[in-house]
Amino acid sequence: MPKITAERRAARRDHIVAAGWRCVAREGFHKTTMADVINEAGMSAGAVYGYFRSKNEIIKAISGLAIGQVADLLQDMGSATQPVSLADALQTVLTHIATMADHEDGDLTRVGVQAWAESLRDPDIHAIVSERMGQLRAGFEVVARHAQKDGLLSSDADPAEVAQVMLGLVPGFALQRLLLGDVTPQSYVAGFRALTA
Amino acid sequence: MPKITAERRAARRDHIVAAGWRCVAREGFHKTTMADVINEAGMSAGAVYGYFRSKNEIIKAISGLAIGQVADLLQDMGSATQPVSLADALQTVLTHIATMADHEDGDLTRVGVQAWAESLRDPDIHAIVSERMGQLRAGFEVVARHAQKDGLLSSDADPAEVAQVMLGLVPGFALQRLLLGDVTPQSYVAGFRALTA
Amino acid sequence: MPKITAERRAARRDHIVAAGWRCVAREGFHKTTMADVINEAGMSAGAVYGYFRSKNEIIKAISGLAIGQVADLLQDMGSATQPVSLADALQTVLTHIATMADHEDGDLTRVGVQAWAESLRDPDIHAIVSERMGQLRAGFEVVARHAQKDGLLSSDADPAEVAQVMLGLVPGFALQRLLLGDVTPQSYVAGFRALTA
Amino acid sequence: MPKITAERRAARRDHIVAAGWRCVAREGFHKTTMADVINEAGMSAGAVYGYFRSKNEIIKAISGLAIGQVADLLQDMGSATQPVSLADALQTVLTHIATMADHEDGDLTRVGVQAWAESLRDPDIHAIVSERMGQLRAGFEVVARHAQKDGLLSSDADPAEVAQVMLGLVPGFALQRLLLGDVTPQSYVAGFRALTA
DNA sequence: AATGAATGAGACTTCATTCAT
DNA sequence: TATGAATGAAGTCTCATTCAT
Repeated sequence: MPKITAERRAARRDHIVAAGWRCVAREGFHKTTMADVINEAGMSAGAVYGYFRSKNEIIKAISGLAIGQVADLLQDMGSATQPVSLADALQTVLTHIATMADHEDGDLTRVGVQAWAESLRDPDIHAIVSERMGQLRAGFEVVARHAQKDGLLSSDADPAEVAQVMLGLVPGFALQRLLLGDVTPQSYVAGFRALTA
Repeated sequence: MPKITAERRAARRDHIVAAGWRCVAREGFHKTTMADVINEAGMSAGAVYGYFRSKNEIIKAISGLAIGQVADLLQDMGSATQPVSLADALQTVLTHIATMADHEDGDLTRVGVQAWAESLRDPDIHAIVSERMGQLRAGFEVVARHAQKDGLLSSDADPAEVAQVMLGLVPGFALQRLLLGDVTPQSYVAGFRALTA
Repeated sequence: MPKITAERRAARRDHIVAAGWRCVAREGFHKTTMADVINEAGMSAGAVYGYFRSKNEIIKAISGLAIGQVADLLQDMGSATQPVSLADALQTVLTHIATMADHEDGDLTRVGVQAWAESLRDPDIHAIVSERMGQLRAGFEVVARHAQKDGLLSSDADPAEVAQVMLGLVPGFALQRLLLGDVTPQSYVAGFRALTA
Repeated sequence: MPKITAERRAARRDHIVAAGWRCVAREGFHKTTMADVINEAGMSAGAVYGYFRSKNEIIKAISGLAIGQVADLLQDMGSATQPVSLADALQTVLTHIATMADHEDGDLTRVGVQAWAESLRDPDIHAIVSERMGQLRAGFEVVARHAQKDGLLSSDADPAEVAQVMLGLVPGFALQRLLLGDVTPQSYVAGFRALTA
């Protein structure tokens, strides 16, 4: 039998991950059974296991997807020609999170919370999640440095520490949105601007 | 054995919850089996089930404990006679979290993350967690109002929005501490002060 | 501590049996737990176990009670001075069964059915139930003999075989009452008279 | 393994039911464990649960089988061209019961008694058992009507009441056979004929 | 490659019985 | 004798994974 093309294989994997993520958004990693994923993907057990060695592999793929979405947002924000304030960067990130939350296949931020929890148990997921978080924080640090250069941030500030706080604002936004339900990018950024005015 | 006193009964429940929480800090809610908890508590299965109707009841108790610790920290901060800055309030909360993390029975913040994840699935835990988060946010709002009165915060600021941001900083601190490991109350508060200077 | 009097002991046992039988009428032998019985009796576990060595002992006592009620009904019917027809004997038995069914502590006929089922498993209960059934059948046989003497039954009839049939009518009455609900002593005896007319 | 055919699936279910019924004939519904059934069926736990959702589903299937055997016996007896007496109908039923009792896989009448007991607790089983009993009684009623037409039964008789009695004879036969052991279709029908002579 | 029935370890929970007080 | 908390074996059911077809 002819080997499947690499693209087709990748597409199949994505299909499975998407199915899994819909399940996880609903039920969490642990209440989601392989049968659920298999069902949601419309495939057979054997087929799914042809693309992923185990449930944990799927969890890892889903986790990477959920956390990775935000990571490269600020990648090239540092190289912008015009000044970018930290508030603007925050707004960009929160808006993107709001988009993820409204995804037609289910709220990706719910999956993100699952990934946090799972990362405390599974070293592989820990590696994925912490790498992504590190990337995002690095992005904020670059923005902070530029802002400092542009006079938008005190020259005394340690950009690394500022980046900790900026990154720190993100999970709190996602959580409040999910659990309290009354937070929007607008209200949150407004609060931030008021604080940093 | 005649009837057990209410205190003894409560102590026994606490004992079980503590045992469970040690397990959960290590393995998460779902990888923790009742056998683990029973073992850790040094009791028999039947005995444990005499105090909790199900594993889920224990999970709920653990969740309440983990999240509840921080909730009433800011309760009476509003009634302080001398001005309290938002940075001070934040420092108080973060310091407390650092204490929770160093608990001899295991890092309670790890359990908190589990509770977030679980609250997305279980309405009871959702109720517990969101109530506690709401309390903490209310505390920040009171502090913000006072700070505004004391001239420490712009009079244009909406205290509710500011409280969203203040509360929002907390999960991000706990997560970075757990996943990246390089964040301390000092560095975080320094970053916050630099931003709001 | 002074030993309890034999009467008091018997009364306590009866109390427990009555409690158990209420449970069994509701839930059957196996879904009835010792906790149920203990609760219903308003006693402590230890106390109940002071009167019965095991759950099975209680089941046996309840079974004997349920089946025994009917057994001695026909005892002295044979020695009656005036002729007794088989239909009359049947009516007597069925009426008594209807009384048992209306017992304020629960339908004893339900317990009887449980006892039949249990007697197929437990030799002790088998002994109790079959002895009682034998007694009742013996009663019918005596009545049959007398009826034969009185010309109410063909002289060709074998009283033992007739007694089999007469006894055979009884469980069918109880079952139809319980499961179909539309049988009364009156309708049943009417059918019997119509058949034997 | 590709998809199993519907027949094969049904055969597998029957296999499990037969295994279960052998266990139940020995031990009753409640002392029969799933492990017993699984063992007796020579399958794995998961396999059995692929065919039945729960132990109770198996109990229901077994109950239906045990009671159903007799139900349709009298179905077409009414449409017979030559007169059928009630005694003949009874004999047919009892003979069939004797056959069930001698089944190589265990005495089905024992299972029937279990089903009676269980029907008092479980509405589903109640529905199954009462429906089957109703069918059998309806069969007797048809026979009674024909017998009346043929002059074999008094024209005053109410066929419905007569059917109650005829059906009522059946459980009593099965029980006496099981518990006293000295009843045969011959002796029982002889007694019946003597009574109705 | 795909199928999906089968596997079986292991999870949660119950409950008859005991025994220290 | 009475109490009732504790015991722990045993029961039901799930589910990640495999493998014959």
